[in-house]
Amino acid sequence: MGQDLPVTGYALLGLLTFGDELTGYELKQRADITMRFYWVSPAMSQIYSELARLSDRGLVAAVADDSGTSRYRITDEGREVVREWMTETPAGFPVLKHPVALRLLMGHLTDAATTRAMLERYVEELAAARRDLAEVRAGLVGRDEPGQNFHHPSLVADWGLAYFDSEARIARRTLRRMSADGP
Amino acid sequence: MGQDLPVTGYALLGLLTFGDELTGYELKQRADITMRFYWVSPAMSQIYSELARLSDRGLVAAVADDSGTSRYRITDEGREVVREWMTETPAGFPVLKHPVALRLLMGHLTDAATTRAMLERYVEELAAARRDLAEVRAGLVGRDEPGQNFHHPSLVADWGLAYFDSEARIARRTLRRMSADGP
DNA sequence: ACAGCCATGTAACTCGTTACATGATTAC
DNA sequence: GTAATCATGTAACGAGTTACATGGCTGT
Repeated sequence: MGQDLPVTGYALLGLLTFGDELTGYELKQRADITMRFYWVSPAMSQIYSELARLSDRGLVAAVADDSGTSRYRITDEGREVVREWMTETPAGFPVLKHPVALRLLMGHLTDAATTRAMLERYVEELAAARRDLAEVRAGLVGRDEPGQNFHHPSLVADWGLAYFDSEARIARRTLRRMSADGP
Repeated sequence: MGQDLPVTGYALLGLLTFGDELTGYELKQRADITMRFYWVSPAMSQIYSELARLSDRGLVAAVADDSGTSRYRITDEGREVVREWMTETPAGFPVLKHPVALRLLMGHLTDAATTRAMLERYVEELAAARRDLAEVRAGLVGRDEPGQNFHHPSLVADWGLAYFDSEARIARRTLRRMSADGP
């Protein structure tokens, strides 16, 4: 039953549990607007190869629509496999690849202006990411109440917004601590 | 000059700029106590193969100590390559792989108790990670002032502590929002 | 007609992991 | 003496990326 899949495989299955039958292309778009904030946005090629694996194992079924395009739908077994994964295996601790923190660690190798510029740029990028996510969140309004289809996605989106706010606060605080020192 | 390296390569070079000559083994230990919080802890085998590449390119030099063990020291060229990387290339936005958020997204596939247990466990793991990092941070006290060797590492450690605190706050808030609903 | 999006895939490659193997030194 | 730690590597493999290739359909 519960053969292991790469987490990205479960993630794709998860995206297919919100009611729609999606093409590989559409799946990529969904991943780009939501999953990328707290997981990754897989490359197109990976989506297709992962879909092939899921299909091999009977976890998704491809149905050709009128125009001949393959639309993927999660099967009962697929639903069961995701459920089992969620209940039987621990989630694991987040992995963060934070190039800003990594470079800050080596701040002694450059001048303070370079580090400050990096942090300021990060604050701007955070603001842009926050705007994108806020837009996604706004699109869920009206379908985000407990019991509704997008309740959990809205919890996740709010998590992401709070995370971005926190990062911006921390980056600004670090900037203040740096300018307390010399140039 | 500035051939590209995997970021982990630059990270290892960075760890070698704090004054010591380190063995591969020691490098792994340093990575485990600090880098793992905001980058990754590379496997031993990767550290050795990465050191081989850095050595090939003349960015580190191996010197055999009295017992015959290889200790690695960053070269002037290595120092220059890191500096160039930091000043000439953008840091890039952090990549987060957050299995807790990913599973929360699919909360509709399990019962609320499972999701709550996951969040509670995450809060505990955050507390443990925070304790570990606080210990590291405490070890820097006295060498963490501006201009001192571990000023930047201490800024990064404080960043990490604030991040863990923020995550714990967000997870607890999510738990409250969930228990506002039914069981 | 041409640009841009929709749609799907293959091939080559890199990063990074786990498993395996080996042996020296240190602590109890 | 024997367990743990120090130390270094090889081999097999998997996930995921970029580059490349193809072709239909849609709007202007």
